Amino acid sequence: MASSGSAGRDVPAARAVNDLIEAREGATRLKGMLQEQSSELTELMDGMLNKLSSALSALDTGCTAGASASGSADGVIRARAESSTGRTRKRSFSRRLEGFSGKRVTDTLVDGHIWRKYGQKEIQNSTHPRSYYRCTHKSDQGCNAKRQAQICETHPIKYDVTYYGEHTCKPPSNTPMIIAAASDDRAENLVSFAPTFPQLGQATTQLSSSWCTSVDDVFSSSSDPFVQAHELAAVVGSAGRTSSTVGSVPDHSGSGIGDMAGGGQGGGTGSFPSSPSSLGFVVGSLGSIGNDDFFLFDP
DNA sequence: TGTATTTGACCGAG
DNA sequence: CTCGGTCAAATACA
Repeated sequence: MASSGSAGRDVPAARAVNDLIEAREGATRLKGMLQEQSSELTELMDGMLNKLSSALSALDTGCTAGASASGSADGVIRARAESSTGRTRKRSFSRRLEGFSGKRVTDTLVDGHIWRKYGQKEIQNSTHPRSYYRCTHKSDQGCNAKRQAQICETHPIKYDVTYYGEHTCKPPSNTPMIIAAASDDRAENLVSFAPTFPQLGQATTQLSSSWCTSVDDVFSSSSDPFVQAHELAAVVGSAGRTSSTVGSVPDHSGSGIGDMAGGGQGGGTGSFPSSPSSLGFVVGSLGSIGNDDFFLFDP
């Protein structure tokens, strides 16, 4: 496949895919809002989401690059192979990524989810390597979300990020409640770590470093969205601890481009706790993020 | 010492 | 046969 390069592609079909992706994201949010009100509506939304997903898959197979969403047979359990170095290994993976769920060109790899890098590969006809990430909760919650990140060919300061699968991971049950108000035009998108669980004490402080609102919203906002993302990361990561790969980048010759996580490993801005048991992330139902948006952490 | 990242090998699809 | 996605040992780091 002629990999990557969504930025260089602007065929109508590609735009249709983007529209569909946006439509699906909106539907997903809507579903979340409706969930508490009516199971019937939720089912309806599920149906819509399925349709959108299949439409995306169909379109994607034919027109978007690097996003093969063919749901080919997977789960091929292989016996073991022995390498020349004497290593033995088991094979159990699907050859093709399935569940294409979006593609973005972003300034940052921080997207509110916690990813673990599991591979990097030089790609044919591409100057930059592609990095492979899976959700950090794959092991403990079986979350199958994945993403591929690659430095954009046309804009080396940006990344082509392709998402596969849906996050099925959930925040831990003892996480504090996050309140996202998206209705008012003033102080909209206010996120508050309410003192719902005073007993959490220190945990709350720690969690505040690991929570992030959906950067989907940030990405889709109109003006200079990435500054917002950085600011968000700065606030959210203020109590940063061990890092995960949230901000890791396709490493090409150690140029450090995009090393916005505050220096690879080692926490700081954009860093999140790595222990699956110690954190969760919450995708807030934020609307567009405006200049006066802010996040209030209420201990 | 535990966890995340790196990196070369493996292997299936095309 | 080539390409690209994944595995898993080795390595780095806090």
